[in-house]
Amino acid sequence: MKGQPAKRLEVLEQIADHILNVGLTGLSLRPLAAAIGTSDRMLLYYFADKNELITEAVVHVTTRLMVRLQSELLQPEPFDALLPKIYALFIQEDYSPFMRIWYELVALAARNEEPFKTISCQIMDGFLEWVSARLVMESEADRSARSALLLGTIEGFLMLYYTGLGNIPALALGLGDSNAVTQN
Amino acid sequence: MKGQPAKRLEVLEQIADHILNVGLTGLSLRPLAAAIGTSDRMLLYYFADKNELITEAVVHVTTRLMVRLQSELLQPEPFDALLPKIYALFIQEDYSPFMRIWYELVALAARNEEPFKTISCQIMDGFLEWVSARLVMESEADRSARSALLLGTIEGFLMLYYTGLGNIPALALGLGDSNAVTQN
DNA sequence: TTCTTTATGTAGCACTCGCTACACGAAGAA
DNA sequence: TTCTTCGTGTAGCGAGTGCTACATAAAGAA
Repeated sequence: MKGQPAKRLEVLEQIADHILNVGLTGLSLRPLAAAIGTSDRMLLYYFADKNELITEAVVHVTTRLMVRLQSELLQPEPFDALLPKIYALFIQEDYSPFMRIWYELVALAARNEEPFKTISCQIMDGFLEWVSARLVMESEADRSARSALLLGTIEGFLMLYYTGLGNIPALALGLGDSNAVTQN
Repeated sequence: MKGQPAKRLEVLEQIADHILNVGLTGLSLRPLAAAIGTSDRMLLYYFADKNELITEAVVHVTTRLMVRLQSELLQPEPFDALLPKIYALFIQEDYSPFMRIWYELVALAARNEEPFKTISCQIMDGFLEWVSARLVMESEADRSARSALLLGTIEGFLMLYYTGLGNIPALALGLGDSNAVTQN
C-alpha cells in the first residue's frame, strides 16, 4: 500500500531471509510474521495481499543472487575449464538456499504459473548472459551456442547434485578422466 | 489399512492420474476425493494418512514412467545422435505431466525432504541406467562418464525448456550448427 | 489547536485442512 | 441364525488459512 517507506524495504529484506530458509511452498503469513518479529496484520499493511508479498520477495531474492554473482571472482576461461569451476561455485554451501528456491521456481514455471514463469525466464536469461561473459572463445561465431551448451550442462549437473547424486556430475566432470566433459 | 484389495489399487491408479494433472504441492484430500468420485473418508480408509497416500501415489507414477520408458522405441546410438533424440522425446506433450511432477520432486529433494529425496535418487539412477543402455560407445571404458555427461546435459536442457526457454537448448543442439552439441 | 495521515493492536469471519468418532447396512463365518 | 468383518455415509473437531473491521495512539500539516 505504501510508496516505498524504508520500513517496508526492511521488512522485505527480512521476508527474503526467511524465504531463503524455509522456501516458498508452504509459506503462510502468521509464522512468517512471527519469525521476523511482526504481525500478519502488518504484512498486509505493507503488501496488498500474499501474492504481492511473495512476488516481491522472490524478485528481491533474485536480485540478491544476481548482484552476488556479478561480484564473484571468476576470470574468463575456455569451456572445459569454466564448466567445473562454475559447477563448483554453485555447490558451495552458501549458494544452496538460492538453489533450493530456484528449484521451487522451476517447478512452478513448469506448471506455467505466473508470475513465477516470467521470473524464472529472466533468471535463466541472466545466467546465460553471466556465463557467456565468462566464456573464452576461439571464434566469436560460436559464442551463443557454446554458452547455451555450457548453461544447460551446468544446470543439469547441479540438478543431479541437488537431488543427491553428486557422484554423477563428478564422474562426468572426470576425476581422472578429464576428457569426459566434452568430446575430443 | 488394507492388505491390497483390488479397489485400493484402482483408487491408487485414479490418484496417480489426478496428481499427474494437478501436481502434488497443493494436494488436499477433499478435492482429490471429489475428483475421483469418492470421499476423503474413504481415502483415509485405504491409506493410513495423507503422507502414505502421497508416497504411494508418487511411487506409482514413477513406476508408470519407467515402464513407459522401457517400451520406448529408441535404438542405441552414439552420444551426438542420442542427445537430441532423448531431448525430443521428453519435450513431447504427453511427457509433460511427468516432467512437471519430476520438478516438484527435485525441489523437495533439494530440501532433503523424505521420502522424496530417496525417490528422486532412484528415479535419477533409473534414468542413468536407461540412458546408458542406449548409448553406443567406441570404448566401453568411458561408458559411465559419458552416460553421466549425457544424462546431465539432457536434464539441463529439459530444465531450460520447461522453464520456458526452449530456444536455448535448440541453440545449443544446433539448428544450423550441428557441431554445437559437443566439441569437435 | 484541530485535522489528517501513518502505524499498529485486537478480534474475528468465513473457510479449508487432516483426521476421527459413530453409526449402519451388507456380506460372509460360526 | 448369530456374530464379526468390511465398506461407507454423516458429522464434526481443533487447528490453521488469508484477510478485514474497528479502534487508537503518535506524528505531522493546517
